[in-house]
Amino acid sequence: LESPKYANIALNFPIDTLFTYSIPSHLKNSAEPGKRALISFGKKTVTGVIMQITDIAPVKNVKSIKSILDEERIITEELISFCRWVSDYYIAPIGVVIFSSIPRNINIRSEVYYSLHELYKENLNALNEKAEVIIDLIRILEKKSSSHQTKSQLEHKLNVKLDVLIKKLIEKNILTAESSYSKPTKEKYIKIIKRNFNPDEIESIIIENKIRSEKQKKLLQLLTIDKEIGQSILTVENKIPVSAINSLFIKRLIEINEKRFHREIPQLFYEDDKKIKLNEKQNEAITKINDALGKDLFKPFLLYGITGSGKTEVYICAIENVLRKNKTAIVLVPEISLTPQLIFRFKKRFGNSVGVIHSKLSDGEKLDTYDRIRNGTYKIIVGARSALFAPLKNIGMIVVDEEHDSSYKQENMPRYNGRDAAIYRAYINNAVVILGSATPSLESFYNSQTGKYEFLELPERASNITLPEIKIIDLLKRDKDYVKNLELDPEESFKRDYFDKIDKVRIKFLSKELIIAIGEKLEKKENIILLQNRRGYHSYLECMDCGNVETCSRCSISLTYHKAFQLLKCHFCGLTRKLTGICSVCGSSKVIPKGAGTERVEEEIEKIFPFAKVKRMDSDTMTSKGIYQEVLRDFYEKKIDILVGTQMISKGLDFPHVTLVGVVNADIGLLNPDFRATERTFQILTQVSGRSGRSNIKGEVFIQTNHSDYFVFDDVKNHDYMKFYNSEIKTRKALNYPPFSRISVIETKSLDRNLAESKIKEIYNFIKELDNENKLELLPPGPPLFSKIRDRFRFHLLIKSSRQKDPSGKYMNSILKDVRLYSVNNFPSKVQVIIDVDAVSLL
DNA sequence: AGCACGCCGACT
DNA sequence: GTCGGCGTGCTC
Repeated sequence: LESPKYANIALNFPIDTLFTYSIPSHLKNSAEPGKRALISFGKKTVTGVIMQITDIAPVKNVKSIKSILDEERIITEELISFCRWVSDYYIAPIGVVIFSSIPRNINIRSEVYYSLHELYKENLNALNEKAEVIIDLIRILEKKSSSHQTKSQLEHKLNVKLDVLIKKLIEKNILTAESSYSKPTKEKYIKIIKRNFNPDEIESIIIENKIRSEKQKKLLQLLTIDKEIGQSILTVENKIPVSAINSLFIKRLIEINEKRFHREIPQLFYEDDKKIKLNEKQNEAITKINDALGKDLFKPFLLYGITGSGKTEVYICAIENVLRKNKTAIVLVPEISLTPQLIFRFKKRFGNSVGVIHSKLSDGEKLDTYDRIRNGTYKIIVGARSALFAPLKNIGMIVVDEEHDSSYKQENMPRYNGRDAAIYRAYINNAVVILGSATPSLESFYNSQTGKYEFLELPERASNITLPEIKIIDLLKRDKDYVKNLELDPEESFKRDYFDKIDKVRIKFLSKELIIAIGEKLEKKENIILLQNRRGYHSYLECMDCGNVETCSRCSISLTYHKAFQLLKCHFCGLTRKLTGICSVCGSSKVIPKGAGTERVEEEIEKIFPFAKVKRMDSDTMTSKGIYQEVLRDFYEKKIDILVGTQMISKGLDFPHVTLVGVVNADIGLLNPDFRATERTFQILTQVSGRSGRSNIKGEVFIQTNHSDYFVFDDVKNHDYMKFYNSEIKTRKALNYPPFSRISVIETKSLDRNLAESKIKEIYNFIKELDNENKLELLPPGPPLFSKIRDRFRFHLLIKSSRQKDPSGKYMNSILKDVRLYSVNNFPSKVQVIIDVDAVSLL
């Protein structure tokens, strides 16, 4: 007699436990770990993922699985163990990790849909205002789409809770409720119309079958040319109705076949053919990587290659070898929509075996991409952070490009770091990892010095292009000294012209040196990138009478003025306010806008150089999938002269015609209370400088700052990573910061300020007591820089665990788990506790 | 995360 | 006396 089998199932809720369901006998053979199961959970029906099959049930009343949703395992054994590690290390519920690894909308869940009752008009008497608002909304929505609405859709639109009200309206026969399943994204099939007659005999066929319809004749005609045509091409492009197709099908003159259609985003960006010849250092790096690949053992590399040194070529050559060994590869990039050039080069080299994953894919595109990974079509996946969970089999290599980039850290649950987790996934696959960067993180560079990673270096730019010349401009000094001493060549009349304009607009944030340099490059028809790492027009509004800076009512940051919308906008919560010009505290009208954002820089540049084509690139203008690639292509083709943007223009772009990069304000972020502030400044300045001078014309860079005495500017100017590293690593060591320790942050968050504060103190004391060996270093809890976001008050606590006392980090991990358990069991739900392991953002 | 249950104040 | 607020606890 066989004992009944049970399945432990992970659900997409922030709960640590798995739930056990019995496996009905007809599903015995199909229920396996890694497959999705449809189950009823509480009142709802939801999709879960089977984690393991067991013989024992932990509770008496066990429900049974309704159905198994996958024929093949959707999550491999290897991915399950990877998810387990992520869940364990980053202290995130396993279900959340598992579900973040599969496309969201392929899952089924039951939903209640509401619609107006047939006789609702008769029951409308004596309604309160709130009810009328809902009924109006539903009426409008039903007219528009005729689809039924879920409660959460309605609540979202009206921004109120509706539980009770909806119940009442149902009792009164005004609304009807209907329960059904959400419809998951499905595979897409297209109909292929295939010729089923001899094309040479078309004339006689038309007569024999008595075909008089012009549309049918046209269709037959088209099929004499092509044997097969997609139905949508016929109906849309050739205006042949489906009825005509059906009539010919009945007459057996055509066949209709269904074919799986894979949705894919089109590649807009393209570039000229480059003759690529590897230099000696590149070959050396590739040889070392190939040696490691040959051993089929886990091996991490740090590829330190200056900007323009040809890191991508090294990745490509290494991956060619991976494919030769019949293995697969993942290539992580910081933000995928920002690297069309890298994708282009991979697609050109590897064709259809390259798949792309990122958050902006539609549900359909995502589903099709995952299917093609599972069926082995895609052997290389290029993508942002989440691509690390791609269900590739037999992974031979993981590349983390621009490994220093902070966007590898996910800032919501599960708060994993893609770069670090990549190391682990490679480890369990006996694969090679390449961390590549021109400005490696202190952590990674340190690891390459201690031998934890093998160090590879590309010290020169490909094809002997020299690094740009970098000038640091101190804005505080500039006005006084510069103009007086400048001698003007009467023939360089354009300079005079600019001076006039400069004096007229009295721009405070653009130095004359930079403006002149821009003018010179424009004359030569060369391209310019201007970095201003702040959106909007003015950064803040300050009252000259009382000193008040207009801030968001829900967050503790200043509001940014956006001229295009004529609004003050909060960059945290998106709240907007109309610009009144009157101080909200004292009523004074002496409100002075200060600080320039990208919008302002763009406008001033257009004023000074009205003939130049200027484009702004920031999250305000880059709203759609295609527009980013479009702008980059236009810039590449020199249809744009000057590109003004936030740090999204500093990453991985390769434009041969850019010979000038200007950093409008290098101090943004430099003074943040974060031990990585200097490191980030060095990285962003070096990265953006690297966009200049990528062809045989030498590039120039102007960096404007008010703090030219900071050592980081010297190191940027001299392209001296090593000097920067050596001075920064000393500070880290002295203060016991990473890489000498791990840092985790615990944050409490609540509408109730006192509650958040008292709970962070409680956690502090709780840890103090647990850590009786005094292995951890706790910084006193307090409010972070952004002490309020969306009306929620925040408090945080930094925990340092030194590598000496706790080499594996297990000690801190276990204490953090205790904190989580303690807070889940003892804290009211009004206060949220966030545990951020290896925190990147300390603000 | 939802959802139900249950305990308190403000209304007929 | 009830209606409706949200705080707490459970879901295999």
